[in-house]
Amino acid sequence: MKHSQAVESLAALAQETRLAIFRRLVRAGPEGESAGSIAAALDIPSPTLSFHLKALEAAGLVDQRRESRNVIYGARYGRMRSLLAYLMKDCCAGHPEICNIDMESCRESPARTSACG
Amino acid sequence: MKHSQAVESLAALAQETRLAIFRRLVRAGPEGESAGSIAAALDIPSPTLSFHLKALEAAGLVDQRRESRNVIYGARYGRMRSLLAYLMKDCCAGHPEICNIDMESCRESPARTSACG
DNA sequence: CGTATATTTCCATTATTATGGAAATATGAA
DNA sequence: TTCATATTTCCATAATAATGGAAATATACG
Repeated sequence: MKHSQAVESLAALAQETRLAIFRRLVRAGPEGESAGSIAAALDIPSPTLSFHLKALEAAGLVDQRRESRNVIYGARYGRMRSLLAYLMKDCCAGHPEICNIDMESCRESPARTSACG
Repeated sequence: MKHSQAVESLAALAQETRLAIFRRLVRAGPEGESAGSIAAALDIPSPTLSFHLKALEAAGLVDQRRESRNVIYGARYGRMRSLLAYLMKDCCAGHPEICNIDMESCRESPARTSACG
C-alpha cells in the first residue's frame, strides 16, 4: 500500500459518522447493506449519508452495487487489511509480542450463536 | 475503545507527515527516537514537527520522555492495538478468513538479520 | 405515461486544520 | 553567568471539510 492511499483511507475513517458507517459495513459481511437501511439505522439525512459514502468509496474502503431501487454498500476487506498491515509494517524493532492484535471478536461474535468457519 | 477515541486517533494518523512520523516510531520500537532525529530524517521544520507530535500525543498514539536536552518520542503500542481491534470488531459476519492480517513484517523485518523473540 | 421510492447532486454556510518564521523556553556545557 | 543546542509556543495566512434543505436523477410498478 502506498503512503498516499493510507492517508486517504485514514482520512475517510477519521470522521464520526463515516467510522460508524464503515464499522457497520464491516460487521455486515460480504452481503453489505443498502444506503437507506444505513441511513435509517444511524439516523442520518440522506444527503449527508451520500456524501460520506462517496468519501469512503473514493478512499477505496467500500464498494457499491445496485439491486433494484437500492444501492448496496459493502466493506472492501482487502483494503482494510492492507491499511492495518501498513500501520504495523516492520513494527516493534524485534519485540513481536507487542503487536498481537485481539481478533477474538472476529472469530466468535456476540451477535452470532456459535463460532464460524 | 470508545468511538470518539478511535476518531481522534484516526484523525491524528490521517495526515501525510503525521503518518510518516508514527510509522517511524512504530518501527523504532520501545526505545523511541528524539524529536530532532525525526525532524532531520524526515526533513520537517521543527515548529511543524512539534505541532504534529503534539497532535499524535493528544490522540494517545505516542508518548514522550526527556533525556537530557532531547525529547524522546515513542509509539504507544497498546493504543495502536486497540484502534486496529476496534476497526475489525465483530467483523465479517461469520467469514473469519476475511480478516487475516499479514503480520510477517512484524515477526521478521527486512531490517533485521533474523527472526526475533 | 404517472406516481412512489431510493439515492445523489447542488450549493451556501460554518467550522476546522496545516504551515513555518520569529520569538520564547528549557537544558547542559564552558 | 554566558553561550549553544533542542524544542515548543505564538500567530497570521491559506486551504480543506461537514452539514442538510431543495432540486435532480434513477428505478420500479400499476
